[in-house]
Amino acid sequence: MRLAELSERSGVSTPTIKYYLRERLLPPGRRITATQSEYGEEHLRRLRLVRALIQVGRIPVTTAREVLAAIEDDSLNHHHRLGAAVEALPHGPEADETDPATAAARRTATELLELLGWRFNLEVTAASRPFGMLVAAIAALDHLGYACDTAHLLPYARQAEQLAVFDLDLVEEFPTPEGQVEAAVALTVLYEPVLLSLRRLAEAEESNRRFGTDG
Amino acid sequence: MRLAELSERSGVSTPTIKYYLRERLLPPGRRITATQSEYGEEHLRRLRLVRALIQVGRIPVTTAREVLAAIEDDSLNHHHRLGAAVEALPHGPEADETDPATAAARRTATELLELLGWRFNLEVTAASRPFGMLVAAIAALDHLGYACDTAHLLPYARQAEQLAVFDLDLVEEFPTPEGQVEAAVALTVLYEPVLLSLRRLAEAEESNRRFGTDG
DNA sequence: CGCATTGGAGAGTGTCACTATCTAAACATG
DNA sequence: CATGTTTAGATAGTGACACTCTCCAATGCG
Repeated sequence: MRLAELSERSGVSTPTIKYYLRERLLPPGRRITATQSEYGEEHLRRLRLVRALIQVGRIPVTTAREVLAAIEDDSLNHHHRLGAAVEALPHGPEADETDPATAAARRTATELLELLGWRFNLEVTAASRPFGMLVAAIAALDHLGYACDTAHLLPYARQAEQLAVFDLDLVEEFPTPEGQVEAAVALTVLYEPVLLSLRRLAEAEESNRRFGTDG
Repeated sequence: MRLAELSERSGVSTPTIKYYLRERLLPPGRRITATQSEYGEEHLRRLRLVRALIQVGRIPVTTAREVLAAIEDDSLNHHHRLGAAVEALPHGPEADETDPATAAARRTATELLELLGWRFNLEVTAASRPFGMLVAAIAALDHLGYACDTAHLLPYARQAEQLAVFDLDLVEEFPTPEGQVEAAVALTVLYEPVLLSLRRLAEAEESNRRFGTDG
């Protein structure tokens, strides 16, 4: 298929596809002549993944390129490819290391991991970007005067453990390693809005249950 | 306190505070003279909330203004103020209504709400922005070929129910209605990065448990 | 033959969260 | 009272980002 058909079947405009090609989010097609290339189903699939990551997952273009590169990195195994891809995802602003609240938050987060027994590699985890994201969020809550200690966090973390089991069960349904890694990234990113919207809906439901009938 | 002190105690630069004043994210101070105003502790508190919403919660400035207005809207009660504030939060791109996948996603989401028994007001819920966010995310997963039916979603939704109970328990610890509404918004927004980072950490842990030792 | 499409590249657009610069008034210090 | 700093208020500029536009020459297609 050529550019116009790729555009039509994906719903992405041709200038945008050209932009993605330029940014190397999409591999170049097979060159037919000096002015034409042939694209296959794998281009369509990749394009849809790129779109979903950028539009639904809100991932910056340069970051998406790194995530996709990690998915395809043949020098890494299964588990490490997924780790590299997740590490490349956006994680919000870095924690302010000069702030004492950050140091306290880091202690709280470390204590939480110990309580959970997530210690497959505590040094690696504590240097990871999701851990930094957690530290920054705890510090922000602390700044606002909302207590956020391990007692508050533990139930959330237990829920997260359950979610991870669901996620990995889904991933293991895919037969090939490539399919599993791609699925892991796609499901990590695309289930985030699912989870957040369900939480907001559940909060509305619970709020109505508790406060709803009083006016 | 005056501008310089507000800046120092909040860690926000004076030009940025002026910008927030201009954008009405922060109420004006009490005018002392033609060129000076006095700010109180409530300004400091509000400023920290604004910062947390924008920097940690990644909420656009104009959206933050609407959220804050909803918190303070005296014409609404407790529950509806929270609803209005959550409704004002960003929810990602709208679902493409011309896409048949969107219609299918909407059916799936509606069926899910029925299964859950979240039917305090199904028409209202189905028109809400979190519901639209859920529909868009399901449609995106469908586009990528990842099955996302009620069987897959139900465990996530059950987890979300649990989370909402924790959240509302936390909210009810605050004594005043104003404090509760502000806490509900702050906790809704600021626990999102907590939840997402914990999920990513839990996935890394679970991935290691399943695939980690094979190389 | 003539019109549309393509690959490629550079420049332009719109949004967003600041950030810089200015002015006149007023405070702070010696 | 002189001098330097701070302030409110307003306008304009910045840098990042995700496109989007425009152009060109070569090619495909009817």
